[in-house]
Amino acid sequence: MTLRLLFDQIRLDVKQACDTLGYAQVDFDISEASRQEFGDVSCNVGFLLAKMLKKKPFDIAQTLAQECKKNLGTYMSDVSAHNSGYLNFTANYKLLIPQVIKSSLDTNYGQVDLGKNSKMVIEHTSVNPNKALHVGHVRNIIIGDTIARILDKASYDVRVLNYVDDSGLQVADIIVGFKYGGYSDTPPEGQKFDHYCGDVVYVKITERYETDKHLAEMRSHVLKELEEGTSDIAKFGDDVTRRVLEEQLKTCWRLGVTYDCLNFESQIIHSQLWSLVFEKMKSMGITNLEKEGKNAGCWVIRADAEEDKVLVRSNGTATYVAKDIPYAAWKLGILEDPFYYKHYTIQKTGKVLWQTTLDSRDVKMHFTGDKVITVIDSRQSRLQKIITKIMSDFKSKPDSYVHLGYESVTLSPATAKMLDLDTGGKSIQMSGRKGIYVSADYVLDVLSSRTFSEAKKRNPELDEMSLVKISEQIAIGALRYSMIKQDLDKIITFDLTESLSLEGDTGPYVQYAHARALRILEKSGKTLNFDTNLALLDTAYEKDLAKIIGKFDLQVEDAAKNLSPKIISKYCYHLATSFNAFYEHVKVLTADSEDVVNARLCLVYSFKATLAKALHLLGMDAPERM
RNA sequence: GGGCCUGUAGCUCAGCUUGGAUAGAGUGCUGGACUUCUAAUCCAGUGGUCAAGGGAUCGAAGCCCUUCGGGCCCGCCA
Repeated sequence: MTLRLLFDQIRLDVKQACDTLGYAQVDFDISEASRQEFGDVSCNVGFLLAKMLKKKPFDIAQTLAQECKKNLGTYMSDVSAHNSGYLNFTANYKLLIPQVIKSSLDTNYGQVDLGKNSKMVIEHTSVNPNKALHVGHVRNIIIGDTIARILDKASYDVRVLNYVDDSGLQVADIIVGFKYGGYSDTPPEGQKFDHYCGDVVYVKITERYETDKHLAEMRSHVLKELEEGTSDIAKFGDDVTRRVLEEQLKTCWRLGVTYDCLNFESQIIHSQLWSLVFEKMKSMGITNLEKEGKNAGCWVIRADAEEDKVLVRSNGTATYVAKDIPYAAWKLGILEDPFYYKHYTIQKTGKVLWQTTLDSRDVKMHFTGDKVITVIDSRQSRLQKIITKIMSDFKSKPDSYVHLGYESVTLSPATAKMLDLDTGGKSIQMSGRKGIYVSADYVLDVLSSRTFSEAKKRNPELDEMSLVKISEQIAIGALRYSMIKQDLDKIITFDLTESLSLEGDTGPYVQYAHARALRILEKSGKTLNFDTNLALLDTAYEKDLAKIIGKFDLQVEDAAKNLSPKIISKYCYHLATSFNAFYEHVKVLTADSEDVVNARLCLVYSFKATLAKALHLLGMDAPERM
């Protein structure tokens, strides 16, 4: 029994009352009451019928209240009409709380059957393998990973992909640096290879193009070699790419993020997928050869209110959008899969990470989906819109390809200043090419050392290893939470100093509530008895906490339907807030009787278990101590 | 010029999809609570012309229109 069932019961009761009274069927809403004095659940049916019946909402609500009262469902104790016109229900907590607590003991608590085990592909991360991840990339990674976790909980069969653009211009840049720019391909002692490539080689070589024509020429030469994929340069490029990728993945794994398969662009190029897709598009009339005008000789795609987009240049080569189309089609399983697969590695969680190959000695696998979500920031919206349109033409189902966009992460003026940039009081877009960014590893390290000293202060008896573990859990929780709590279409202005504040609506606040709950359970040293006396939980704090615990599955469903990870972070925060209020006002271990102690311990356990599950959806650990 | 996003408390943001009760958090500031299950906490106070104007509605922060401010995108680059 969760609140969902309470809502369903009320919905049914109201409908029956309407039928009995001969009212028209209206699509009324059952929602949680906006404040405590209104009871627990509110219904707006009175407003909706008011016009039809030419009566005041209050009068209708009152008639309905009387009718509902005759046969009130088990989990309700009262129903009444409010002056405003709402029909308000009060829950029967003596029955509701024990049911909620028992439901929450289920290992799968919160699971909803939205996906019905259908295949869902999520692509995220997809950072060019020529640099280290920065906080902007982290937003992408955390959104993608959290969505994957939520959809898994909503009973989708989820596969996560990371696209590796190993033959693009950005990789060419660092190869030029190593081969013709005089940079060693071994980083200085103590520096990660991805940081070295991004901080030094990429930025410096970009600067040098301006004055060194020769280097600029070598760039297009290298790019061509990479695309052809047979020369020594291509081989060297492949080595470098994979070394950077490995370092990037270490950062992702540190964040608790795992993948199912790595897709290499070079292999998509060599797989002939493009020509198959191109033929299909021609035959379906999706693309046309332009005879005249500025795009003469190009294959273009027409967009509704926007300018035509060139897919294939007059020299026969494909543009950037065009390169994404075969991959999108592959993800949806529209074309026959040309790839073979082999192990890349086994990740910390035990999950195998696969990679595509073109070697027929490797195995066949399936990483395609009935539905595909691509996480890319909204600067790519225009291009993603084109791809979405083409995929819906291919699939003849409008929603099979979804671009999940989000606004970018910018740097605050103060943080920009730490990079020696004076932005005149404005925040600034990050840029790998210009060296304007704060790396993910750096943020995690700074956070970790900050949380380490804090944890040490609070737990002086703990050994170094435990403290390191705790501080890492909190650092990651803080970063992940900060990336998810805000709506996707709002810009995050990253400020390093602010990111170190761990109070209020933050990851550590939520994690702290878990640690507190666990300590109560530990200290009690008791075996919990869930079969008796749970109705003794009758303070407002206990009711509120139980009610929120009972909402978990509703929140999961909401988050999954709307692809909105923020809903789960809000839920965690509410759980934690309610628990902290309970913690401050209701004593557990020193309660009046053994029975009350037991009942409260059961509630604490229920809270702890539910919060841990919710935190897991956010990829956050639930620390035992803080 | 066109397209997408955005504007709510000093600051950072919920609420807008699906209109309804006194618009909520955090942070800041002021004050209070640790010999007590860990104060990364709690409690109280402070703080709002929901950008502006208009429209439809019994009723608008929310829906429609207009205007203004901010961001991003509009290459035969990737």
